[in-house]
Formats: sequence, C-alpha cells, structure tokens
Amino acid sequence: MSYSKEHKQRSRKKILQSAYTLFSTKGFHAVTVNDVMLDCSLTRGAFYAHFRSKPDLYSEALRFSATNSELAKKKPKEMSTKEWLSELLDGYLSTEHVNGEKPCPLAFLAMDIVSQDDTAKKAYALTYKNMNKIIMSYAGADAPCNEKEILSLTSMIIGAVAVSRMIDDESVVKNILASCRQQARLILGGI
Amino acid sequence: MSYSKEHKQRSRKKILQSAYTLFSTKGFHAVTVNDVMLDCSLTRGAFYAHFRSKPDLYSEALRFSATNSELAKKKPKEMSTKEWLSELLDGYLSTEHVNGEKPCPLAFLAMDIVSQDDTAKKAYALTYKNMNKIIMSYAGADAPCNEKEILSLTSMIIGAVAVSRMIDDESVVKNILASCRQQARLILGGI
DNA sequence: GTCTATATTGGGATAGAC
DNA sequence: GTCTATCCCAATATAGAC
Repeated sequence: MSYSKEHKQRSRKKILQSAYTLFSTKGFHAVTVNDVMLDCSLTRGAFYAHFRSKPDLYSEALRFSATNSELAKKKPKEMSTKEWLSELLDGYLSTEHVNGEKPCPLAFLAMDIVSQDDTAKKAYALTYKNMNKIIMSYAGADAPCNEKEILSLTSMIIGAVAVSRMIDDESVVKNILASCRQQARLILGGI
Repeated sequence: MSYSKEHKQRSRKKILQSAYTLFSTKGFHAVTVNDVMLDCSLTRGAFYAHFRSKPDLYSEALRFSATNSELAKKKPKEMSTKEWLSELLDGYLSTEHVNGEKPCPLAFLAMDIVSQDDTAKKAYALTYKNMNKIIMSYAGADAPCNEKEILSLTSMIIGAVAVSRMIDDESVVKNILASCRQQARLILGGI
C-alpha cells in the first residue's frame, strides 16, 4: 500500500488537533468538516477514511483533549502540591487560556455565541452586567460587600448550572448544586 | 387592515417566548425558524413580517429574556434582603431551574452539547469527572479537603472562563478572572 | 399579517480515479 | 489514503395569493 499505517495515524492526529481547537473556540455547528480538513491541509473526501461522521469526530476530539489537558501535566518535583495547584489554577484563570488555542472543553465546547454577531454579544454582556448588579444590590443592602466576591459568586453559579445541564447523572447534578448553594452562603458571609 | 396592531404585537411576543425557550435549551443552530414558528402555532412565512433574520431573532430573544428573568422579580415586603437573596440563589441553583422552561440565558444559551448524541455527553462527563479528580488529589494531598468545596471551585472556574469568552471588554474579563483566582485561594483555605 | 409554494445555498456524505 | 466531482437534504429566505 502506498500510505503507511504511521502516515494514517499522523493524519488522524492532525485532524483531531485541528478539530479540537476549532470546535472548542467556535462550537460544533460553526465548524464544518471542510474547515477542519483545510486547517490540517487535507481535503473533505479524505475525512471519511478516518471518521464515520462529524458527530463522531466531535466525540473523538473531546476524548483527545482530555489526554492533552494542561491540568493533567505532571507536577515538577521541586514544587509542593499546594504551589502546583496554585499555579494550575492561575493558568486556568488566565487571559492566555481564555484566548488561547487549547481552551478547556468544559467551558468552551458548545458555546456558539462567540460565532454570533456583535448585537448578540452585546445583549449577552448586558444580561451578565444586570445579573451582577441585581445580586450586588441585594448583597450590599445592609452589610458591605465587595465586587470581587460577587463576580466569583456569579461565575460559580453560572458554571454550576452550565455544567449541570450537560450531565445526565441526577445524583451528580444534585451534588454540584448543593455544593454551590453552600459555598454561596459562605462567600456572602453566612446568611 | 385585517390584522390589528395588537394582534401583531401578540404574535411577536409569542414568537419571542418560543424562541427564548428553544434557543436557551437547545442552542442557536439546533433550532430552526420553523421550530420556533411551529411552537407558537404559526408558519415559516409569517416569521419575516416580524424579524429580519434568524440571528436578529436570537438577539431579540436574548434581550426579551432579560425583562422576564426570575432574578429581576420584586422582593416581597415581608422578607429581608438577605432572606430574599438566599431564596433567589436557591432558585437559580435548583434542578427546577436547570430542567425548566425559563433557564438563565447566561448559562444555557450557546451550549450545543445538549443536542449532541450520547457519546459526546459521556465524553463531556468524563472530562468533568477527571478535572474534579485531579484538583481533588492536589488539594487533598496534605490538608484534608471535602468534595463539596472542590465542586464549587470547579463550577466557579468553569463559569468564569465560559463567561469571559463571551465578553469583549478586556478590563471586565481581567476583573472576573482576578476575582475568581482570589476566591479560589479562599475556598482552598489560603494557599 | 399570515399562508403555501418555491428559489437557493451551504454543507454532510458518497463515488470513483489515482 | 487522498484527491476531485457529485449527490442530496436541511434550512434560510422570498414570492405571491388571500
């Protein structure tokens, strides 16, 4: 045969890498099979020698990303686990991560508002601002509270609900929600 | 004219309500104009008497949802603001909200993994589980830490990154991320 | 303003040459 | 295994009757 097995494996990996980046940053529907193949310098037709369908590619890319995540990196020996965890969190919560080429699929896959026009983005930002304002006004009604606490609180509850939506296991969802309700009280200083 | 202005306004509102629910639960691309119109018992053709395009509807539905949010409800007079805030957060972090017909667009809009097949969902859940496991192992390495704290932590950082992705204003994004880094340390007991 | 019918495009998937 | 060419369906948007 004119193409070695190694060659096919290389191609497959290139396709997965391109798919992961594109899906993560643009979302499933905003990316075409052609986009993926062009990104790794192949053609549409070749795709089906590697994957059965576009949804199939999507699942494989998600699986692929798990093995390539920053969080899964090995801790350097000279660092304490606490320092290392701190460093990992800093990396996760950095603008480089948010704007980078290897975003966390948990947060990025599946959000297609980034591919919407500017008007939709503005509407989203407005909604977000409103939410913070409302919660801020309640939380700061009699006890003083700072903005940072509110921002972390809204991130948490938005993240919790977003993730819960994706998880089928009811008991896991209940656990996530209960944990965040408890933490919300802690952040607000024990209501 | 055979159709009153009131009739048109009613139709428009019905379309917006259907669009909001469908977009929020299924995502932009998974919902067709026809789906929306069928949901409110109209036909495709009539759509363009109300909106210029599907993206236009999307933006309008997002705006519409802001005026209909649970968070914007008025506080009952007999309740203290703290009690009321507590109640609002409980509502937001409830399974009823997660599975309901009026989900928060901040968390729901734009996530199209729910319209993916089961394999993709499983891959997502696995990734999520891994993330919690990794962070748990680091956080619990020498100090004891409980699962609930980790679950709220991962919700927060996922939510923060997800929201940041949608916001164009760089300074807002920086503020969100910094707030969550600070809160993360607090949750983990001050690293 | 709402309906039915239709034009048109984009993109997933297949066929067949190399 | 990869390429080019093609099929085909889904879905946006328009045209025209009522």
